[in-house]
Amino acid sequence: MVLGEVMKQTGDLSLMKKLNKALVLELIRHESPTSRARIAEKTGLTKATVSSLVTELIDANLAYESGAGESRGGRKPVTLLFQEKAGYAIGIDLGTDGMTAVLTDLNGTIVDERRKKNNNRETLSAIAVLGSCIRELMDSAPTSPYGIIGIGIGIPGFSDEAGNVLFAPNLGWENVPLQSLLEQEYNLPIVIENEANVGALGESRYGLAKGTANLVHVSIGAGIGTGILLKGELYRGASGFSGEMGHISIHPDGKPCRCGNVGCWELYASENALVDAARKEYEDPDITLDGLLEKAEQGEELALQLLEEHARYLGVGLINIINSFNPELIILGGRLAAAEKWLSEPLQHFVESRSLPYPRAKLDIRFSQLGDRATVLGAASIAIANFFASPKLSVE
Amino acid sequence: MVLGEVMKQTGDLSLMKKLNKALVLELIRHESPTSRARIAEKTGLTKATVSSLVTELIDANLAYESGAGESRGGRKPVTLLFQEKAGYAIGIDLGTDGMTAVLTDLNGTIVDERRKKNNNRETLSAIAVLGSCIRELMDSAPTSPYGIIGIGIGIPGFSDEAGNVLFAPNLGWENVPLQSLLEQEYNLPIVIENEANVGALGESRYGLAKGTANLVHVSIGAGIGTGILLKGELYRGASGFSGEMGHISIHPDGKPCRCGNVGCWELYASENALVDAARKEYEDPDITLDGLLEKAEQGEELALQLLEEHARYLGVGLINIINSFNPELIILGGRLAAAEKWLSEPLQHFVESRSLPYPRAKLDIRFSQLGDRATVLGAASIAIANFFASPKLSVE
DNA sequence: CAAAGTTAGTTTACTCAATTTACAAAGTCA
DNA sequence: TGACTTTGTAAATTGAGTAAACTAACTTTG
Repeated sequence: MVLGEVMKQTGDLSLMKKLNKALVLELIRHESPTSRARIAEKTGLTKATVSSLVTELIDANLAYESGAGESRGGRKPVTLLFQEKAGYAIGIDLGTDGMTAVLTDLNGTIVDERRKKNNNRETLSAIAVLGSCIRELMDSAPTSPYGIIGIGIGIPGFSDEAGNVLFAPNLGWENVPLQSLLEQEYNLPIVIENEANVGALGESRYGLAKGTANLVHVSIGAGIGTGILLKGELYRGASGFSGEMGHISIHPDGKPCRCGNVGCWELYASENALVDAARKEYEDPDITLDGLLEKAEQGEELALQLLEEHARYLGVGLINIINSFNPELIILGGRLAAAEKWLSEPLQHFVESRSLPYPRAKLDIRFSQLGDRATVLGAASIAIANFFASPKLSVE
Repeated sequence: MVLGEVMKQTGDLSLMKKLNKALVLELIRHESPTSRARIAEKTGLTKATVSSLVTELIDANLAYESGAGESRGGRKPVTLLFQEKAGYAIGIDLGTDGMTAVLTDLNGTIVDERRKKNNNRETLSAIAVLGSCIRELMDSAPTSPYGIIGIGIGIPGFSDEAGNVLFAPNLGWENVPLQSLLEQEYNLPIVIENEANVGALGESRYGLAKGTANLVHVSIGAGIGTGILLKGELYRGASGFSGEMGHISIHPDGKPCRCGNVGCWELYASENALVDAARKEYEDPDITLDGLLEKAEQGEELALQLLEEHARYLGVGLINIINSFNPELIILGGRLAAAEKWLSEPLQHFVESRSLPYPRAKLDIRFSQLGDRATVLGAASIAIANFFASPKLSVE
């Protein structure tokens, strides 16, 4: 991107109104219940202006009045609430051997859900199942003024701005024009985004990161994916490939990685790395993560030792993230989040002993509590955010 | 930072005008020479609006008319130029054993310069010399409508939003309220910022990165500092300590670093690391970077080998940066930029062989051409940017 | 070389969204 | 009960941009 390539928005009256209306709607959405007077106070707009904007929002089915609130010493305010049932969004988590799809209202509350097993390495079959999920959820959605407002899809790979899946190694997909295929079929706004990015959004909007503007979401599964939220927005990098921090090298003479680099973090700190180590130590090629955690639960020394060792590898990479991004919050998600119990303490300890004191001061490291819901919720939230940003609403 | 903590700007007429006026001024500053008609075309504003805004800018001494331009088939346009002599900024590079200070016009063109040697580890002495630089440049500045509009200072350390130097290891400073000290003395807007950050700004505004919105500036000297520019803005992280990528660990069992971590990149890839290696190999404790480069110039095998080896260590860290940030451009600056001739090719080669193909596609790796000017120019540019962003100008 | 066509910039009337001011409605509190 | 507060609406005002017409100045063309 070159600065000045696109002319900045010029200011005119419609922009002004759009800004203020969005501001009022935001307060109704996020500081509910509220009232006209309170909105005027918080925004600095006059009561008259707020009144007129609220009227329009009510006419647009995005807000409604609900009786009288508590008096603050004078006339009781009229309670204003967000009309979260004015439309519905679909969020999908496309994995390698299955997918989860949810229908949410405009608050991101899950209304319906579908989970389907499928070998998604077969592109055509995956798209067919994707379609059936979408169709089913569309049919199950209650009737509403705006209907289905959009679909967000999280994928284990890279996509461009047009929603083409450029490269998804674990799916074996390359150059699949997923967005345009689905848009043609369903005539709805579709967004395709990397799953770790989508997870970061999910955590920041519905998880323990609620309201945090600068966070890194580390999703630990077969590999390690990272989603970066800066100033409340996804950071996508110059060409949409940011956040491959799983491929930060932590060992200049380490194992070769399929990415071309050597000593990549995910070779040491992913779920796969842990399970491989366990298989070796236990001399049992069939051991799984769950199996290992069970052994740890029973207090087996070797299992506990493996987990502690793993925390150290995780920490090495986290320190790199801390020193690079100085985030407020790091969220550890993915399947390995299930091992929080054994990883958390040694990890915190390791990070404290190794990182610079200043960047660490305001830092929090937490394990995801949304679990695999982070992805679907984040995906739906992109669709919702796009709906509210769309000119349809703002310009009338 | 928590989202929604501060109320967003509400839209009113003055905001509208501020936006449009800034837009017009930007075109006059950066697409000079231009004309009212051309600005109207580019911005989408009407000719009438542009005319009125231009009049105000001329009244404010920020633009002036200069005869007639080339006709495009009708009446000749009136040429509009930016009044870069309407005010002057001071930019300072505070090093460990000296400082450089420049006086620039509002275009960032250097008008006067001072270089002073001093042991800046002595805080009081440093501040005194800083003061004499400022005083001399203020006195040498031509009289102008706005006078000295501000001072930007690049420091080898961390500062907070209030301009307190929190920690500057190479200076040995801790908690020095530099900004308030200087503001009291000179009654001018002062900005304190990390030198690598400032260098990134300098490169992006006046160097080979002109117009690039996403870049990482790697400043290689005694240590390695990094400045990150995202979407045209400095990225400072949650608490102002972003970009300590010199302390990304590239070796989990490497040498211990004074930062508390082990195997930090700067232990292997800084100028100091190179010189140390050279001293060891040549068994000569007095060899310097310049000495080594001289040997390389004469084709000495050992020197060439040391540089090639060094390029490899540099590359390891650059790949981490590429995979984390996916920048459009990486600029290598600092003293080691003098070794471009020997580092460039092996470095490019190494990076190509080790990085993911997609993030690399749009990437450019270049050596700074501004040299040590990047810091002073970047520092001055912050003062200039703040001047144009200040409400004084916009609201009238 | 004069008439026709183009481009640059200004003037005037108009629009729209927010503000200011006034006020009615509906409470609380002593 | 009366004074004071708070909530919300209504009417007049303000200010910035738009649209359209106009003047000015230059180029092109028959």
